Amino acid sequence: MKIVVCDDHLLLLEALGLALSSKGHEVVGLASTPEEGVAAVAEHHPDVCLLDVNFPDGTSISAIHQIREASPQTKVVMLSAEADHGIVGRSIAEGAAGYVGKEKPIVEIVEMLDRAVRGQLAVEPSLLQRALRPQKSATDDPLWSLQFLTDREWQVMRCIMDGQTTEEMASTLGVQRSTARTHVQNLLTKLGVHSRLQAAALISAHGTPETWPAHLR
Amino acid sequence: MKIVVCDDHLLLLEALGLALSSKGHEVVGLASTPEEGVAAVAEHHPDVCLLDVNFPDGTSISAIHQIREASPQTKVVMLSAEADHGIVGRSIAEGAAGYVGKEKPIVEIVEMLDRAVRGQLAVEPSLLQRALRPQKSATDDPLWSLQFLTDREWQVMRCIMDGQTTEEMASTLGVQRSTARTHVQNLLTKLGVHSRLQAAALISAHGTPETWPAHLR
DNA sequence: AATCGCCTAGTCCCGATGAACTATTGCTGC
DNA sequence: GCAGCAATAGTTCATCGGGACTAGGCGATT
Repeated sequence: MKIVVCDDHLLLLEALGLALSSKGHEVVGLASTPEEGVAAVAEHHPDVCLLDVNFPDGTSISAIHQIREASPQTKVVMLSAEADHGIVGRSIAEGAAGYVGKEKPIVEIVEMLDRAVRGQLAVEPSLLQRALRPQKSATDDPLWSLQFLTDREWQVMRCIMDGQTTEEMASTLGVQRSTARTHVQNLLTKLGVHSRLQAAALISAHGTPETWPAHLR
Repeated sequence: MKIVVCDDHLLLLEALGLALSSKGHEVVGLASTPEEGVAAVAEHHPDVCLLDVNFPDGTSISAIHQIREASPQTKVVMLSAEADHGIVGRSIAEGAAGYVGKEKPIVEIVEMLDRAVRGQLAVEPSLLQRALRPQKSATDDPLWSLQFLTDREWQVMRCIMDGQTTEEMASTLGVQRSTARTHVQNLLTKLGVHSRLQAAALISAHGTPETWPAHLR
């Protein structure tokens, strides 16, 4: 697995490089700025890029886009300190394939990278659960989920998990096919999956009763 | 909902007719033999036909085929006494859309008929669970499930519930796409559903840990 | 030995689905 | 009023998925 790591903490950067190498992976680039990171990805086209979310002024987010443009097959996995976990939802929405905390052991990080390259959403269940749960209370950090799924999208999710087709869904929701299609599309994008089935699998694997908005349960 | 009922117990037949009528459904035919039942279906093209499984010499099974041929949109729901529950799997495999026991209250039977016309598999969870569980022990009645799903099909089911596409499935199973397609096809037919998603919904709704063959859990 | 069931593999057809867009409406908060 | 967002609706295109088939090889049961 070819990997580029991009983080401004040089100590962590080098340590991660060594650790990943020792696990049998090929670390083809170590970058300390988003620019270097994007350049390294463009040059080496790695399988996955570990990218710090902590770069200032949203440069991490724009780096996601640049990386995906420069090397579409490269999966971007966000790397974050605990204090920054708030943007897990945002990261995925912007095109990241995964999100891991710096406090996690190397083995778990490698596992998440594996998931990412297999095309699966690579988010620790604990974070995913929280990200999936809509934040209704004003005291909750809205960045946590950005209302990860809207009410309508949760309803669409229900239809999907009932095995309904687009048409059935449209009639149960009382909208046009095209609208139902759009909702499904947005849903898939937000969950970072590529089929309704994967979306259903994701929710049934990580979902708890509390995952669902109370008024839709 | 237009209904034809076919059962050789005249008392039950008429009682069912009255009961269904009182529930607001249109009973367009009451038949006491498979022949009459098929004829009634051919004439009225009902939404659903309640058919006794207890007719001799497999005439119930052949009646399923005749009904589906004469009126493809008509759903066949098998009606059985407790002693005959053994062929629930067979019934579905032969094209029935559902299976209800005569001991059930009218409301449940109506609910199952509703499920059937909505295109869902109409089998009581308790029976379904037993039908889904492969019978490994020789003391179990083999007719119960007819090895409802084969080992390979359970593996395919796993892949489906993991959200894999046909191609991914083929590679994890080490076979050609076409083979994986065939397994999926057989699986859908056996479960009486029309999409992978519905199959996944079915198993996750009715499946228990014991539903899965021990060596594949 | 013959049959049956399972696994394997393939074909054709068509509708459903997912990707990638644009665009309008209406609500909400600034 | 204006910006942002959700919901609505639409288009085009390529691919996937499901239905309906056929068929060979292989092991087990009869």
